Amino acid sequence: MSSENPPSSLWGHDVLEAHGHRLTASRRAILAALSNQASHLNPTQILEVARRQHARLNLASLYRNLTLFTRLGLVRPLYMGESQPQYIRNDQPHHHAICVRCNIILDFDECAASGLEKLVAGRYGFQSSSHLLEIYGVCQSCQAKPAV
Amino acid sequence: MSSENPPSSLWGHDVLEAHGHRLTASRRAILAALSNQASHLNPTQILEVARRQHARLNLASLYRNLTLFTRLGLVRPLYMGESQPQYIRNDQPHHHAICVRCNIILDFDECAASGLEKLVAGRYGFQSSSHLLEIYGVCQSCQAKPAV
DNA sequence: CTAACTGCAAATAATTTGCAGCCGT
DNA sequence: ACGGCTGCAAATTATTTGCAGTTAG
Repeated sequence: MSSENPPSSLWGHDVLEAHGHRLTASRRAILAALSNQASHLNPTQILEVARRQHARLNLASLYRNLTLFTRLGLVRPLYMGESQPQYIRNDQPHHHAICVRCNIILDFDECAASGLEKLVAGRYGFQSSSHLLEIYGVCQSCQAKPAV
Repeated sequence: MSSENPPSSLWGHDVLEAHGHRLTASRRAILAALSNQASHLNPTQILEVARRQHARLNLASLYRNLTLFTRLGLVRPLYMGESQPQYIRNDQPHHHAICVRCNIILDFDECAASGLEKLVAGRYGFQSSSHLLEIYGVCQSCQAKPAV
């Protein structure tokens, strides 16, 4: 038939709808800015990116929505030693190796924590939804530089 | 012999000395406040605790020293969704399960990441010094409460 | 002695809040 | 329509900086 609805596959829209939240231009723009799996952006950077799509976006609304999205489990703040947290998608576990000198972040996919999720479930009755693993150290190129 | 020096075993003092930093009353008090393995304190709370030992301690000095201690690898900031980061000792890997509803933190010792540390070393030449594993979910008592 | 540190006060940065109007549903 | 959301401006909270006096080594 001709009335087929194209699946609105934009990330997060379904979750907002399912919880009765409105799909506003601000929210679309923020979600779009965060939708890239690889992006690690702080609020100021998110504002900048999202404004390319919705120029009137305001920092106050951004903060309100980051809080909402975090509560809904769409995103998660990461503290990487900078002044502001960086927000990332909360789709799947994240595994980083972070260089303590230059702050470069290496992502990798291997996961070692699913066993531990079962362990805390069994021992503490803790119902885990995702996890974050950060390995701290010095990256290859910083090892070559003289120490600070 | 009578001239034996008692080992000044206070946590962090040796590291400061080794790097040529002075052992001031402020630094002693801050280190003491953070020395407990289990403590998760934000700057405001650290100030409060450290002032019990050194009443004149100032927030500005606290921030300056938290930055120093982080650079020296003594402590590490943790972002747990509260407004300020919490500082913890950076002695050994940390493994938490964090309840996204009540923010309670369960610590546990089992470590699953040492294999991954070897992996990033081999693949990226990354020299890791420690790691952080956070499991997010809902703790047992919050599961019993009605959802927000 | 003498730089490294400190406390204080003032500046800047980050986040939150109050409110009147706008816009998704 | 009407109530959730918004942008703006102002308030609050967090962090940094300048500077003159203090103190560890």
